[in-house]
Amino acid sequence: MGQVNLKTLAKELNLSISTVSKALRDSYEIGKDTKEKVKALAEKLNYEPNPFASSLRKKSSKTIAVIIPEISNNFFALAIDGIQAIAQERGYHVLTYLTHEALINEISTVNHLVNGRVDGVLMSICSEKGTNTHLKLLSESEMPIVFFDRVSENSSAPTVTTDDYESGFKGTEHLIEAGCKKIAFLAASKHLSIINKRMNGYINALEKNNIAYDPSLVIECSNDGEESMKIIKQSLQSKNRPDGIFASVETLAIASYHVCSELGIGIPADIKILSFSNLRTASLLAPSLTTITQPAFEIGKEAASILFRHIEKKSLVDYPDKVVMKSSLIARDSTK
Amino acid sequence: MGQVNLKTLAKELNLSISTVSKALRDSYEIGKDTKEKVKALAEKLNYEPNPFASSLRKKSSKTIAVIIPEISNNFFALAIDGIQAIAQERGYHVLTYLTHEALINEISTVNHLVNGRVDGVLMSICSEKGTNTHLKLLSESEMPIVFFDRVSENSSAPTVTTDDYESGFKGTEHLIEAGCKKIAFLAASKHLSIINKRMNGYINALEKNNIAYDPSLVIECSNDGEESMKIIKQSLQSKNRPDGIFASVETLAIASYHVCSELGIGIPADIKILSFSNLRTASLLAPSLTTITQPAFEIGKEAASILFRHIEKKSLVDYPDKVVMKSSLIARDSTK
DNA sequence: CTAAAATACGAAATCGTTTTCGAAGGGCTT
DNA sequence: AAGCCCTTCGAAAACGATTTCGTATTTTAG
Repeated sequence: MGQVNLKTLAKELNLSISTVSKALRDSYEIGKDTKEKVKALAEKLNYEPNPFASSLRKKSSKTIAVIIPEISNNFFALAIDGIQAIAQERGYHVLTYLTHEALINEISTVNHLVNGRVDGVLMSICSEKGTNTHLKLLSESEMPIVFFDRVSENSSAPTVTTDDYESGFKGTEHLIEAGCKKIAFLAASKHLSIINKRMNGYINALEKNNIAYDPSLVIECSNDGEESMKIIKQSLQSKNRPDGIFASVETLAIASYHVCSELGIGIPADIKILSFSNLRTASLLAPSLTTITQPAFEIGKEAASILFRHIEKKSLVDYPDKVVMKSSLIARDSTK
Repeated sequence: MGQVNLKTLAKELNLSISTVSKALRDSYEIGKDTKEKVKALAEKLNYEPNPFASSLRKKSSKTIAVIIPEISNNFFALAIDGIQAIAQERGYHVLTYLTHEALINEISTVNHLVNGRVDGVLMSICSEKGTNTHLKLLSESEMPIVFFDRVSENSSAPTVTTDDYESGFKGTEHLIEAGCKKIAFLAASKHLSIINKRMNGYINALEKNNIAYDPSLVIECSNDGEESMKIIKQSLQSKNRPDGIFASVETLAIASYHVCSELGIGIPADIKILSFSNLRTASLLAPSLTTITQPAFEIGKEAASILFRHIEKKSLVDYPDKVVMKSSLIARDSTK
């Protein structure tokens, strides 16, 4: 509409468009007095450069994309918070896309981003298995990309993860120390490397403690909460009922709590539960939940920082491209 | 880089740029054969139109902004989920901005958006009191804007809220019925209309039930969790200790739980607690928390739908601009 | 005092797409 | 055969900011 642009300013000041543009960007070509006049008027008229014209010309959008499976999950919410903190600091805008764990959404989102809409991508891949051609395409298009938490296996892109293997190991030993003999591992998806790493930690911890690894205790659940509850219920009603549960993601711990409550199974008396989780209410649950908590906010910040280094083509020599952060095990009543 | 654009396609096909452009947009001016050839090549080369060139030319960005106080809060996370659902359906992109309850962030964000970067804005205002000039500026710039949940009082823009007064009333009566005589109202901020509406419901419910309204029981808390806990602690240690708590937002309920646990105050034996909340774990808390739950996902969807109607200038006659949705009170053990 | 250089500004191309307008050619009518 | 319309396409002007390059004026050097 009556948007104020360079032409407006130029006309008002009897200057050329180029002079105004340069004055605003503090070019050495422009005299001090002129600069001041231009800036004063720009301020007064609340001039904001048209972002599309700038982006088109400069071939950079000052915008990044965040692609995540879901947002109603405290881990991702905190990660976004961290990403935003860094982005805002640098004057970048953040586009958010949700895949809802569906590959088709991930693919279409990625394909829409290769046209330069964003300067870089932060991503946590979805759990659905399938082709990775869209990710390769993105990498080949020279688009800076950083994976966090749920990383793509066969990609050379930078990653920010947590010590999933170690956490899986430690968590399992914690359950063993609490007296568990038959520990079920609730897997969110067998296609995610982080889940597999956690599971490998689980398996190795069992072996180290001379407990036979029983594959039937590794239970692959669903994205759907109802569905997962059914699966967990089945396991808890079987004669091979576990006396410990290691939930690889938060939702499965919540589902387990519900199932136990429904079946009248006591936590931690009859079964002990431990979970990867960023729940703020973990300590308030009945019973309070032992968690392995990832530094979600810091993961977001770190991933964003790495991305910006790539975007701004800083010398990347000194910086590692594969950052591994530490999760912390917080023992509570559910494994007492 | 080696980005494929209209020129590339045109050269390859020995056609003009305009023909290619029109062919891709299925213009009647272009012959069937030509269209097919163009589309085939575009598909093959994975052509995606440059969004900035399009936006610049068409003066529309197919992008909306969501401005919220925080994201690590299940209400807002769910609302964004709903917003994304509608936006994705329509091929819109979503920029997210967090104000962290600080007016200065809200102002700078809004000011950066008047330049056409987005076609519309969805907003939940921050709790800090101050001038509203930035909101007026936005409205006057003819930018479509819809407020949800935390609405701006003196704005004629469309809003999507919940029945806050009624919920405040009902929640208070629920506590009274549970036997409470001295109900504290924990206010997140006295500058937000939704909080005031909830509080008015609280006050009127007290009056209707012949309980004197005691202003000292209306406790204004902080954005900072630690700070809020201190304030709540003070109240619970006073001789005027309440026997019921109505938390106007989720975080204050959590803080209350922590304080009660610390002070050894039994819920619901010594004090009953009820809270506005979208916590998924409300039923798993010790004790399970009675909540007034807002339809966050639907609020997001509704707000986005209204925004798109405004953006696309559909006839708005039939549609209400002030939508009020219903929250539901879910009684659990904390008020038993 | 002249030549060179520094200073301050403007004209115009450019980014890639959309859209208006004009034009060429074929088929139709009368 | 002349006039008209219809189909199909291309040239060119936008959109607004950036940037290269040229130019006019002033300053400095020699």
